[in-house]
Amino acid sequence: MAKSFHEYKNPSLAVDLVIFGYHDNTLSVLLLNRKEEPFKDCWTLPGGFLQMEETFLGTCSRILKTKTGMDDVYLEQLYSFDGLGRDPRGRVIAVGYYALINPARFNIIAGSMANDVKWFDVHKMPKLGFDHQDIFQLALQRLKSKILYDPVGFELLDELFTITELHELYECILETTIDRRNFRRKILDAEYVINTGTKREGLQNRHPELYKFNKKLKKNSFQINVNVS
Amino acid sequence: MAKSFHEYKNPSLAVDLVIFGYHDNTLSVLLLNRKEEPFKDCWTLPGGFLQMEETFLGTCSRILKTKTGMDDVYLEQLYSFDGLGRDPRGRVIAVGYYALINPARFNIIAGSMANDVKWFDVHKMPKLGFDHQDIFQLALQRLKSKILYDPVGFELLDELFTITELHELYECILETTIDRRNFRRKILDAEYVINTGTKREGLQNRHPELYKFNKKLKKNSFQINVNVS
DNA sequence: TTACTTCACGTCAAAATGACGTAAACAAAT
DNA sequence: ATTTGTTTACGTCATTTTGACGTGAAGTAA
Repeated sequence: MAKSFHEYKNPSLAVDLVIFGYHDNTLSVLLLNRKEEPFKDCWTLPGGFLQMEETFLGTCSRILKTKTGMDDVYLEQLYSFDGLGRDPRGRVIAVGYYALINPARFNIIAGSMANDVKWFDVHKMPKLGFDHQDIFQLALQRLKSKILYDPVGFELLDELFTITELHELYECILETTIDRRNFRRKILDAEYVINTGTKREGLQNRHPELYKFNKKLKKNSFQINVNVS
Repeated sequence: MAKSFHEYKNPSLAVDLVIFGYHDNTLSVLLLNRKEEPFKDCWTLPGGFLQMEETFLGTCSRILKTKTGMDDVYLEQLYSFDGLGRDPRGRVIAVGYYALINPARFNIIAGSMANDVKWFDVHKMPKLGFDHQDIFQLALQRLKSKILYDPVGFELLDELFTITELHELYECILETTIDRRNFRRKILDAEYVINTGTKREGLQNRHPELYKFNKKLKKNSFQINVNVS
């Protein structure tokens, strides 16, 4: 190993997670109430320091498992944050990741950390510690642009879903109205989804057909348009 | 400061640059021939370690200035690389940035590092040290998708340029043919460029009009379409 | 003048989009 | 059994955008 290579002082390296969940027509983010300084009793994004022999995704999994009890979720690197004053303890670089999960798959509230971990509507966020407000904002913006051309929305829904449910998800995330009939046409023409032949039973009105995500979909084969007027 | 916060061993943090330049209808990347181990005599992306009080962009500027003599260039964060074996000296995280420059603004070749620094056609790249092949590939892919909806192409051209020059740039980067008349229509309809009223003189044939980038352009107001058949 | 090339602007059929209409399917109330 | 109210599924159609080309004007060199 080269001389004095590791004798330089290095910044610490943290991974911070923006965990999105969708439920009841609401897009939420999972926050953690810190028990230690700095930002004791403040809400923050779940995060942790990178271990020497760990990949980013390894750190993500460890954080998800230990702090929220979740595993096997969609993860994507967001951005790396280098603000000099972002952590009062010293120089800490944060690599931001965002996760998309279906809250129905997990049972966050019932854990031992009942009061420490909580879902927050993205429109009703508390003040966040560190620079986590910036990280959250960027993640939300990324999600909004991403669902327009990439089928990440499915990560937030059940495996089987109706077109209406998918439509509501898009309207919720994009915070706009999208014509229901044109949306259906786009989704179906692009072969974005596959009709399973089954229907969702037990609803008030006409039983809608259940679809699943078309995993053989070729990349960049579709584009949702939104009036940004 | 909290107890033992900086006593953990931290990975080193490097910044690696993919510097794109466009000249003579060729997209090139600036590479550095390493003088030290590891990867001595190998071509690599210019890079350097993040100093404790430095931002990523600060490191980028320092690398650009000391290793290539350039300053004031377009820079954008690409991705962070965490491969466990990416540096034989130990654990090094790399934050990748890419730069878009107009080589005409600088004089790389004539520096003291004449043999150390060289432009390579993106199609004629040598074998690269570290995981720099991956970083380069991702940067190229990012550039290709970015110019379709964001006017970054202008960073590679002179301040004044003709529609034909812009058209050739797009064809070069996207490695495809784009109908010249439809391209012109798209660019003009989107008010992507402003006609300066002047013409480029001294050419063989009809003197084309010179345009400049419309800096008041609203984001996401245009989309170049390419046949990916 | 002629020849040749590039530039600037048009044309037009086909495809995509945006804005709606409406009948069928279902549960609950009458 | 019929009606009512709602959601789902599938259309229609005018307008806009796209893709594929045509062509005259501007310029240089022969």
